[in-house]
Amino acid sequence: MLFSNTELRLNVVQSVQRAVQILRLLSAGGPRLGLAELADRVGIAKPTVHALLRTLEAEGLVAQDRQTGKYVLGPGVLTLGNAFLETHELRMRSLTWADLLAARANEAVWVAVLTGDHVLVVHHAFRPEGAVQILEVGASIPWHTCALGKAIVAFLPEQRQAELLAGPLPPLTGCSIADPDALNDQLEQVRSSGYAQEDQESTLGDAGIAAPVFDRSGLAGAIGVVGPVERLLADGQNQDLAVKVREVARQLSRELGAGRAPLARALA
Amino acid sequence: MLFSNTELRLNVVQSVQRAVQILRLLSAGGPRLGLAELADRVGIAKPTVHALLRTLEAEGLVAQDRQTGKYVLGPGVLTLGNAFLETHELRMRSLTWADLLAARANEAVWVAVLTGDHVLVVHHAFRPEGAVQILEVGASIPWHTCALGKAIVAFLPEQRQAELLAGPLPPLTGCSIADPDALNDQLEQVRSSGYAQEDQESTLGDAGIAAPVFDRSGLAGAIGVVGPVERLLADGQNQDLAVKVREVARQLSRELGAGRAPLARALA
DNA sequence: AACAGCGTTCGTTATTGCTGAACGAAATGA
DNA sequence: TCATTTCGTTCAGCAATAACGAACGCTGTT
Repeated sequence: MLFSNTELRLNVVQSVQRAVQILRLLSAGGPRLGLAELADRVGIAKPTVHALLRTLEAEGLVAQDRQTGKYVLGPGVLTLGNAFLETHELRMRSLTWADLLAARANEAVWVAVLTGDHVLVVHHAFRPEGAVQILEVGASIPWHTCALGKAIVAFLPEQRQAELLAGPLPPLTGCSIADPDALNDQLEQVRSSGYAQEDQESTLGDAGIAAPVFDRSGLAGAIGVVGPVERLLADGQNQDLAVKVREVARQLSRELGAGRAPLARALA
Repeated sequence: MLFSNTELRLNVVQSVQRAVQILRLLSAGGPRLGLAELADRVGIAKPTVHALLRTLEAEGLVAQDRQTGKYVLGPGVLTLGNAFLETHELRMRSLTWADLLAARANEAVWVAVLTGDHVLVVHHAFRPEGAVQILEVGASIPWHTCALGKAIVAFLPEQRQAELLAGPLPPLTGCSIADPDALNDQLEQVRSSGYAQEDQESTLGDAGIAAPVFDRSGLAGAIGVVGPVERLLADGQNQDLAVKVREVARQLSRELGAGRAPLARALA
């Protein structure tokens, strides 16, 4: 076969692309995947997949169950993920600010970046007087169902925004907003107020308030509080939290080397 | 050039191997790395590295600073790392047992697996009445400086043990044990007592007590408590904790499908 | 203003990775 | 119990693919 897919071909390395594709399939996981099923799903020959898996296994990114022969992600990917966190500038600089905000607001604080059409949580500061809380670092949430996502997308280039608004907007709860126009209105409001809000759009009972963070090259991510609706969106409390979030986001941005008034510049 | 390196060649995919090598370099991180330096360090031509980086970037595993052109790990690796945790059977099954042990012992609990000569923490249950604690999931510790590592290595095949004892044993603190013979004695003691102990060998002030965990195919990892020396290694408390740790490890092993007396079988 | 360093692009070469066919082992069905 | 299918794995040949040297435009420095 010459050109199975007629997309224009970028100068990328095919085998690496395929290797990553395999890692993605394994990360979807479900039940453990066998070689034959993997080969079938990626649509390439069995021996090819085998060679790729052997390579990934030798590097520790994939592990094989010696009993069943099935393949799973290996410990190496966790090491890489951790290294990502430790080299992530936004995350490292946000640590102290997140703690500060968590103390001031007495709520859990999340820091996130945009990857594709999802928001990735890169830091989670626990609520000071909270009970058992599970760590959400690494969690991935559709941008349109959380305050962090809206805070970021609102300051993206217009073209990017249009793409994201045109993309699929699957609802997660009954409160999720799936209408592009309604979302666009919210983004407009985020730009004028400087913060975004979420009301149980990703998890019933939980709300969020977030503001964008900038660095020297522009938009970097977002920071915000997450917690029960009753606490976050009560009248008065609402505005008070928004001010605190926006304030910390601005200071964090300055530490990251953002110019003055990056917010206005991003809109230019 | 024909054979730059005379090692025997396995049937692995070269470009994938190189791509992972690049990811590893980026994870070492330090200051952000440029293309030229990367090419120099891996010893391959600049355009080759460039193509690999472009591919990894398109997949989100690498990101490029648009200002400086330097390369960093991308968010994709965090997503993979998280997927690893969520598909890791030992981890998933250990969640409830770890909580139970944390409650019984009133100490933080770690679950770990062996990767190369390091121990990788795959789960961390906080100490119930603890104050601010940082999450150690993803942390990597030399096997010979922690109870978890000794608990695992003690039940490895003899050949593997010999290799690890022969390898470099860098001391992390003044209490670290760098002598192979002394370590071998400790391993022998672990095998007879069923648990391993650490006294400030990785961090001054911290101690650990751990026991091995088995699944249907043999050794799977280890579980144990970590905390201040004064609390863990006080006379009496010491023995009491060891019993609790061993007990939970045994029950977790059974849930993972280990046969009866896997401990004895591992020694056969 | 000249330089040195960077990240990037291009086109050629043969090295490298891909594939179909075949193998033994294990799981499945009769 | 044996026949049958399905699995993971190995092999060797072909050609597509990835690697490279040379050259480009750019930025920051000397």
